Amino acid sequence: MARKVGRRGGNIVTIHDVARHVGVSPMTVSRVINGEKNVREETRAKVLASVEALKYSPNLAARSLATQDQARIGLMYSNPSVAFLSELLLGILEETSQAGTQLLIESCDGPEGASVALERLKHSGCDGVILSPPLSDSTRVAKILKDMGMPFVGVAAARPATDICSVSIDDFKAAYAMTRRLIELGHRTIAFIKGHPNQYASQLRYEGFESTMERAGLTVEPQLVAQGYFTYRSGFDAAERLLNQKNRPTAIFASNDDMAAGAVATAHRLGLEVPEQLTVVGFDDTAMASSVWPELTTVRQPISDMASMSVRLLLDQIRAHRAGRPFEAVREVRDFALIERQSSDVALGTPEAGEKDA
Amino acid sequence: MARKVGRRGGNIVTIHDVARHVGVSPMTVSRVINGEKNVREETRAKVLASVEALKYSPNLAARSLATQDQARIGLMYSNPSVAFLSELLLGILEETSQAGTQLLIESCDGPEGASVALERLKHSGCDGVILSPPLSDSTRVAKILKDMGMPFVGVAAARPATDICSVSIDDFKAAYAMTRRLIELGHRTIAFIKGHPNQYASQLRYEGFESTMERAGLTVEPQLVAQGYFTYRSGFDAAERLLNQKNRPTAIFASNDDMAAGAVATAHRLGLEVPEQLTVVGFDDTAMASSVWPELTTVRQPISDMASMSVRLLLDQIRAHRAGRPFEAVREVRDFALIERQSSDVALGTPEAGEKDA
DNA sequence: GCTAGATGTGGTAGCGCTAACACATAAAGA
DNA sequence: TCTTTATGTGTTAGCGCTACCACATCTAGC
Repeated sequence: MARKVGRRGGNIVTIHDVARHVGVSPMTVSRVINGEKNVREETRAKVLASVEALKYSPNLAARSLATQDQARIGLMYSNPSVAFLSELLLGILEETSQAGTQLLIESCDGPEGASVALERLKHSGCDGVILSPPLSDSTRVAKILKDMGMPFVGVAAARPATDICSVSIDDFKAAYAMTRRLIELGHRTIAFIKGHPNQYASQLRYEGFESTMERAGLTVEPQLVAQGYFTYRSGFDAAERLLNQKNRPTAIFASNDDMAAGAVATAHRLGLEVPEQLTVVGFDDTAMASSVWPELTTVRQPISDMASMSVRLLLDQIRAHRAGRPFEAVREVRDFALIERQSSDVALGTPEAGEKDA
Repeated sequence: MARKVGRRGGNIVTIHDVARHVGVSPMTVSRVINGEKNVREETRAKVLASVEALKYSPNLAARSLATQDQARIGLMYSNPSVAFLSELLLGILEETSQAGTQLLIESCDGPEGASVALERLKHSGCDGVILSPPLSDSTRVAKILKDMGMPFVGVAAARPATDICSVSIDDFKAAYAMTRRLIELGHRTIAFIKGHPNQYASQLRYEGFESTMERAGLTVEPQLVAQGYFTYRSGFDAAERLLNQKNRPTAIFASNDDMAAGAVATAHRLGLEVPEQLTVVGFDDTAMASSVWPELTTVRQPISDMASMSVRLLLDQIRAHRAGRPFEAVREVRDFALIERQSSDVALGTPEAGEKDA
């Protein structure tokens, strides 16, 4: 009774305080806060005004307890691309902190680590899982989760199965757009560094590149396509092969930023200026892209946006799951963006190429 | 009543279930779970066994509600070093998810952005703040927080004020250790790239370097010390200056990994092999260190460890603050580690240097 | 007029947990 | 012996919120 004072920094305004202030019942305040209809417009306005005046902010713990829809969601990641993970986390947190959802993190490194991690998550009372790439493309992991009856959403999956929830960008279209931009800049001899062959994204990005080239009437010479593994080192090595041949490309399109950065390093080593003598572009827009010099032109995935979206999707799914309602898989596709920085320029010998994009 | 079934995926084991199963009161179970003493060892064991058997896991919302010590803590970051932020987040989350604490994130970019961000945090009912660098070294921000009466902890502050809570490593000692290692490897002409002059860490790292050199009887030539700004580009440029002079160094110690990576790039451009012809080492052990090639030898800060520690410290402080108890500032200093990767080697012309460290 | 519904509002109970007390029993001190 | 103190356990109440039902009103429709 007397201990009501001094909690939350003296900020212990409850729904009852608001109710008393307005002269309605707590229940009505609750309704307004939760945006239910069946409240007179006039009452709603008064309550809202009071909420503002008293700086009331709902107690999430109490709400979770009462609604019983508290959820714990797990994030499973395996590829420790820190930059990606970081942005993912930011997006997830933004959403979970609003929803009062608890977040559990599990990394699973080994090939069979997924089932262990999943077991651990389940044991911690986890209600749903977010899969970051490349897990989001794993049919094996998807199957385990399904068998467990655990709701899940895949983020940034390259080729999400139709029957699972996912949020992603269109890798094909993105590669298409980037390639087209390179052609616009006057490049004709464009080399490509593929990503890790185990990941669908690699394939899609390559297909996007190939298809654009063909559509533009340009041939994709086999010796201008190198296999990479998404690592800096592999980009470094691939670029060496690409640049040490007779018909040297004027541009290199790497399937991710790390490889692009590696390619830039190789170019410098060989005495080529970027972008003056060679254009190098990447994919993902991770921290790497803007920390090296010259900063990389790349394709930006709206990672944090995708992350919040996937949390929302997952929570919906969990609610449906609890209520015994069926939930139809949603495949959200977000927009990517071309980010032009300093590593790209018009092709050598092109007097004046269009600077505007279409 | 009937709706007790089917929640939390059928996993709605409460403290009462455990109590019934053991044959004690719920209160006793609660005591065991919270590790209170005054429980007979025998009872404790039985309860623990039941918890395990029933796979009970406490409902955090209920606990927060009952204890009234639910807390919202804010993380303020300004320098968007994504890799650092990411690891920080991981550490913070590990702790907050266990404590049922809610996390709010605020970035403050502008110079005066801090007060705006703080205002926003306060308005969201935030009970305490974690300051990541360089905010953790800002006396201005510290003052605002103090005036607000808001508990806070600084992470990775280089020179934490004695009257504020902080968790950090000893930048001086770390730079000392790294320099000593370079000397052990036979290097005598060692160049240093300083960090941003606005940050205390820069100064301490330099002092650590300088003092070790002097103690080893080596002189620190002014032309072998270059000013950097913690960016890749600044490391790139600084290295160019350092390497293009008569007494070329055999090793470069950069104050962070980004600058070290920039220095490696410059070396390659000048046709120098790393580490064969030049040793380059960094500081921080961010993702950059292990993604470039060769991978960087660097000093590792246990960021995620520091982060969890700071959350614990902050929560203690918040509790004290609420209870009206005074709280004496704690300055935690964690251990760093020297990580030797491929970018460092024995100095040129050193036939065989000791491989063991002391 | 009088039953059906809408529509707005209040009362009650309880989500799962733990302070705070009460009350045993055991050990230590006078 | 009778306190005093420690130790182990149970009882009660309530954290802040919302589900659920009850009860008013107010419309329609016959």
